[in-house]
Amino acid sequence: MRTVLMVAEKPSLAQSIAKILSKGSCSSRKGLNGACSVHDYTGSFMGQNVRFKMTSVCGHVMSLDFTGKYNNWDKVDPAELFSKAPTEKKEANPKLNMVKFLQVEAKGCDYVVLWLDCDKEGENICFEVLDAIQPVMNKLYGNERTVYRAKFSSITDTDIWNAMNRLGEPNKNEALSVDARQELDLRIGCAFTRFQTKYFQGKYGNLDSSLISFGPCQTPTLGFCVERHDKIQSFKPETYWVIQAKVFKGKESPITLDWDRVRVFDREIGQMFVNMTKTGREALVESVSKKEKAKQRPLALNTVEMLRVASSALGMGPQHTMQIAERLYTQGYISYPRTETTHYPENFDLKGTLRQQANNSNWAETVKALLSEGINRPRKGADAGDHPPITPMRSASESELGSDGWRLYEYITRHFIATVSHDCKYLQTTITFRIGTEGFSCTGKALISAGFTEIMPWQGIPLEEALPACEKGDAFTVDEIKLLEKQTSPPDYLTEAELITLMEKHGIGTDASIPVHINNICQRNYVTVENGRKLKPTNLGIVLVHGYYKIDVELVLPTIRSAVEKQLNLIALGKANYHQVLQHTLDIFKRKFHYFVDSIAGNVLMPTVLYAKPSRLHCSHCDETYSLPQNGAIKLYKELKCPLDEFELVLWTSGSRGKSYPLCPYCFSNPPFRDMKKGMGCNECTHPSCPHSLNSLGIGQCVECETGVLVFDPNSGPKWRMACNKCNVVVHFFEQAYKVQVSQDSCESCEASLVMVDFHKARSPLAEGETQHTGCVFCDTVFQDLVELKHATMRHPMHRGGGARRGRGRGRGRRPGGRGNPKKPKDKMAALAAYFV
DNA sequence: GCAAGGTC
Repeated sequence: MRTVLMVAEKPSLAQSIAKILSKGSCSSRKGLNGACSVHDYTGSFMGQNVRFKMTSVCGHVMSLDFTGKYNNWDKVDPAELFSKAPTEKKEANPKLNMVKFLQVEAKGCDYVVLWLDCDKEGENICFEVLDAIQPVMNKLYGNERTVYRAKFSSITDTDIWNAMNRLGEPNKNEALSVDARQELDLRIGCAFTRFQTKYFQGKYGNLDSSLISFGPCQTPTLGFCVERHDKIQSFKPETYWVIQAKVFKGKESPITLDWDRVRVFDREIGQMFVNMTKTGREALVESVSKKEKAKQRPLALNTVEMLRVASSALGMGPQHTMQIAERLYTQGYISYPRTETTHYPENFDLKGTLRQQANNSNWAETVKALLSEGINRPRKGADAGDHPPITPMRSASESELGSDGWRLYEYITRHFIATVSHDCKYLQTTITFRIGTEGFSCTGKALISAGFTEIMPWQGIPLEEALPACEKGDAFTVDEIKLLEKQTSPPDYLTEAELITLMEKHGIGTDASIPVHINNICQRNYVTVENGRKLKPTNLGIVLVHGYYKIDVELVLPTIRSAVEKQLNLIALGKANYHQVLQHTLDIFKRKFHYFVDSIAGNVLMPTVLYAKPSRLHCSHCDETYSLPQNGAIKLYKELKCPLDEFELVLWTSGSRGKSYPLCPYCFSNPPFRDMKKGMGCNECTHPSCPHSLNSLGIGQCVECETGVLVFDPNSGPKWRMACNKCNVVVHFFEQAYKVQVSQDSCESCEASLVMVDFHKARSPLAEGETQHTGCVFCDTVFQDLVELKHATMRHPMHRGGGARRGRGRGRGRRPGGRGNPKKPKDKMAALAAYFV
């Protein structure tokens, strides 16, 4: 009797398929590696009676790596990894002894049927299996075919039998496209990773990570997190105005209406609409509409959706979730947890699965009601042809599963029950009003039937106060019309759930590898997981991505993967040659690599990597260390640069309410002008035109110390202040002002720079509704009450001796050149001369 | 020590 070897991708599938094909009559034994089983039975194959041996591998048999010496980081230039370095296939998991196991089982077999997953990876594993077993299989005489491929789209009796009756052959082109993907990922990933790691290690002592990895999936994953960080950093809040209208009828309590125009970005326009609204004495009901609406029951659960909910609702990370799911699966509580499918197979036993939960006290009532009243047909989802959706396989209790195990099981079960429940139905009532010339509306929702939200209460329609009964033409009393000032707010850091959605959308990773990539960027210290599982990039992560932005943005864009996959698909379809595509893509990345290497040395990204304490910077370009002011926080200053040396400015801050000033790390150690000393920031810099310099932001002599100048802090709003650049004096002024600027002009009395202030119209403390004023913070009577000079000892010439200001009207002014470091040098030519020294 | 993809 001839023997047919059959191989599936994983042990669980070998068992399911053997059970179907043997009609439950197979005998099973463990293989020599302990992980795989072999299921034996007899049956008919190509018209003959044969012995079947159904077994499996565990994913890929082989994995690609460089040959021996090319794994030595110290002896190989990473550039060689693009072409020169040879690769070889090694056993993916030596412990499993997969090749040996397959050969033992294949010895003496006449035919092989490949039951690997029906995707490109599965096609590739087909050839890995064939490479292992063909040398030991029986050789048949003549041209009889010995290799067959089963193509199935779900693990159901019909589908498996159909596949068995229509055997095809493995697709070499699809397998080759995976070979190409493996080689590209290996060569590109390792070359960049080795180069980056060695480069940073050589320049920095204590980086947060000893491995600075790069990969076509992990790097765009990090890119998403940094992109959001940049959006938050560059966000400028915008003020807008909305009309808040409250109306009531009879003795009922007032309801708040939504304005049809939603919001406007100009206060005057807003006020105009308020006035137009106020021309109406009453709110007239223009229409009342009632609509029955439904919130759809969920689709059957797949892996990515499970990971999203586990992260956002259960606070469990994807890696952890998959470990728990794996355990629940091997213990028989849930079905196979890695699937893209959201559609139940036609013969799926929905009722049987539901019945198992009928005595579970957590949801017994809902389940019993569904069983007696009849379940609802699940929504039509997508069948990816891999595994059925994730469902519970038997009832369980919290005590047997452990905390996280139970929480995940509970969610999976509730989700399953929800998919066979009815939609949630509610009545939506919308009333539209007209007050004066403006339109308003309000909407209320009333529950008709909870449907699936009974078992998923967190999805329920929020309870709202019922709207008053009314009809077209009714008049409501206007309780209040108000113009509210609001501000647009910045987005928050990316949540893990949002990141998963982005990765899925851009095809970064697969259901099985998404958790790995997210875990990678955490473990490499590129991001940290904050409260609410939000991903906040670290300084290292930000610097890396900004570096890619500056050198070659394609290295971090999500399109880097899809562009390559487009090429690979051509191989799979037989439209492009494997070697040509591989060579072409490697050439492109080799060029990118050399450009990256050439650019990185001169790139400003380097001096922004900070050492831990004591704070200092290290520049890789000139291999120099730069000191920084201590006892405060240092961060990048909006990526602004010093006009003298192109160094990126950093901002020193002493605390949340304290002093802050920008500084150039180079000038701090190498004073640019004769009248400057080491250790000075931009607030002491005499550059004639730089917008951050003492010249541009200095206002007047310090009110306490002899030599200091009060310098405006443009980052201090809305609690605006100026701080002395020598001593600790901080002067608060113009609180809540919208804009404060230092003018080019000086006070005629004291020579202090004039200050221009803009207030919001609603908040302006100026007389007669004025919103703008320019004047001297020391002498101007309009500003008198808006500047908190009172706590400081009055050393300013205008204040010395108390009555000076009121006594003489015009001050004595500053003694020319009298006090150490003068404020703004009057003679711009002198300043320019200093610039060129 | 490196990638991404399978799976245990």
